[in-house]
Amino acid sequence: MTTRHSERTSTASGVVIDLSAAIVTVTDEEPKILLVRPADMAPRPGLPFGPFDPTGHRTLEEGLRAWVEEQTALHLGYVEQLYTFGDRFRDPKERAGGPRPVSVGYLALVRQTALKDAGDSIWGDWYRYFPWEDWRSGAPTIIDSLIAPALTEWVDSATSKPDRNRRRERVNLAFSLGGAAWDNERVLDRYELLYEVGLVFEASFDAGADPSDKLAGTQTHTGAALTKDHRRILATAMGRLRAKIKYRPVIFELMAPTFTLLQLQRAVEALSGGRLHKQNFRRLVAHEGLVEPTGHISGQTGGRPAELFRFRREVVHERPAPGVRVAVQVSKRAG
Amino acid sequence: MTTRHSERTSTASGVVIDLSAAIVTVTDEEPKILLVRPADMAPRPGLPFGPFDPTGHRTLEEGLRAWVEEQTALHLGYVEQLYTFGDRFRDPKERAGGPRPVSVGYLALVRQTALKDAGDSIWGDWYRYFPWEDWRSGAPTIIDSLIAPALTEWVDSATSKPDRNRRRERVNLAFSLGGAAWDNERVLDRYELLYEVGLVFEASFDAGADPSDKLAGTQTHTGAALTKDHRRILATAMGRLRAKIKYRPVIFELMAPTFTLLQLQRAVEALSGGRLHKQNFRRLVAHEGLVEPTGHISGQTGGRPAELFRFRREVVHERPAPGVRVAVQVSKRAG
DNA sequence: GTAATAGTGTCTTTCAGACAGTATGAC
DNA sequence: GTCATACTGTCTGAAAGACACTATTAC
Repeated sequence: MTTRHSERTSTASGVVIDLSAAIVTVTDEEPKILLVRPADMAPRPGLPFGPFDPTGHRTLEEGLRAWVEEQTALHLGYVEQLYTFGDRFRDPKERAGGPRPVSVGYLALVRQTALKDAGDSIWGDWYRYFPWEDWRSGAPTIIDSLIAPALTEWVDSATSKPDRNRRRERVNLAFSLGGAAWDNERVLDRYELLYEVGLVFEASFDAGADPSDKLAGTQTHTGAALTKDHRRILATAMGRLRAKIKYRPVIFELMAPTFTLLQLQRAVEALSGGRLHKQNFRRLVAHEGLVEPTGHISGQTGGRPAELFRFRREVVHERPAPGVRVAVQVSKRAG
Repeated sequence: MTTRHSERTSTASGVVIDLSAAIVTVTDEEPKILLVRPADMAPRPGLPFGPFDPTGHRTLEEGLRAWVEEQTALHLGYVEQLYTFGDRFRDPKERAGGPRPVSVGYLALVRQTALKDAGDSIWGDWYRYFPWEDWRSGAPTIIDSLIAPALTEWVDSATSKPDRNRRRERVNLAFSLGGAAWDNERVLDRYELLYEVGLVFEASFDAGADPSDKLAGTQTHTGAALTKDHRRILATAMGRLRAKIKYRPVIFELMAPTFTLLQLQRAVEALSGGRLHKQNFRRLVAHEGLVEPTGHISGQTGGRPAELFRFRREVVHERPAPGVRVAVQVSKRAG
């Protein structure tokens, strides 16, 4: 290895950059992710992505906004760069001699919108792809029935004792099987663990085991698969978003201009994957100054009408890290 | 604009990817950043960076580790991807017809090490490049003497009232001039604001005003400049690291295997840019279970000998977000 | 002794978590 | 009336911030 700076133009020849977007919204108390059926008729849907055009795009983010708005007629509000994915063979086409595909992943938030049906875009429920992440109705059954036994077996099947300990530590950290509290931000850790253990479809597909897609959805796999490494990108987005709502008021990017406190709580719960304590939630958003009353009353709620609130923009000047810092309950149901 | 997925190989032709590293250590209570003098004899130092080799490197991070270890003989412990930088003209060579340079930036932490002198690498004090970020001895004088007046003038010079309000809001958020508390994580916000206002050398250089570098270090510019956009990458690294030490035990990546509590405190202070309350710091690291006593006593301390501690690895299983969550004092000196 | 750092104890305030109870609508 | 949701008040314990004090070294 004698590579030096001066040689880099030659080594970079087989690389292409694209920009992929995890576009998230919340409708009817469910978090949704925008998915497209790729042009080449791949069997599984994927995140929208497009080329980075170095001549037309002044910045990476500008490039992302441009082709997303063009393809989906969606105007992106909040956009944040997530991570750059460049693992070998992240796109199976690379095996057939294609260039190394590097993708800069973005997280974007949009308000509930009627999606133009022109393209092949659909809003997918993100827990369809991560059923083990939704604890709103208690512990997901798939963990007890499928994931935990498989992980235990994986730990026990390690050949050496230090190896077994490392595996156990990883399992305990990711899935809290050792009695620790569930950490709703470790979405990527959990996905990567399931990938390594072979519990997600993409793992066997990437290994070349079953290119005909037959195994997708069988009981040996958990959650629905996306094309290429897009489920990994989505996992990154989920983890980042779950972390971010705790210290930045990004949740309001997903809300209508006015909303009831319960609507706000349900949106946070949908993203966080757990229940919040209602009274404390109300106190928190009021006390932190995140919202202010509009004086208007909501329509039908199923009970007593609720007051409508709006986001208080001034909060970003008053508090160093304004967000919804309420503890997420993942074991029992809360009112 | 009719770009579609299928055309991306053609649009990506003029792009090269490199990997840049903000390699941080703390020695003698000062945070340091590894800098190299580029091979093409550019007048300003920069972060080490190297090409991404799509044929040789299985992952981006593996590529980074490989050439860093090769070039600097440093073994990187903690490595974290930061951000991908792709703004047009981020490398001035692009103006002369060069390809669009996209750089994936990494943050790496290494223990205090005797750096092999083989290359042209040096450890630079990172506050030399960000003098307004060091509040350990009280408010930096450069803010009162230079930055605050210039920012005020910039706010007042806006042509429309809404524009003036937007500028004031940005200044208040970044530099807390409106009475808010200083947020030590907003390193990038502050650098980008200074860049836009023209208070850092790179701004005038990038605009083509003074390619002969003569203005570097004059009183109209704040802090020392780095080559290309490397100061922006460093700002991203500083902000991320300051945030991270609060909820992950990354500080121990920079410490010797055993250390006194004051050494640990000084390291945190060096990175955070402020003072910590000594007694509370001790209580925190003990109470959170971050450290455990070794039973051994340190040597020369200048006073009573101190007990040596070590990092308690088990803490990552016990607490959801173990880190040094002590409030950083930026106004007055603390014991 | 002084100077400097190490380490303990405790008071106060803030705030998160939990629970009890009242208010107002639909039916 | 019941049921469902909206909203208020209060208790408790954890933890952060601040302060006072003692301990052990070098000089």
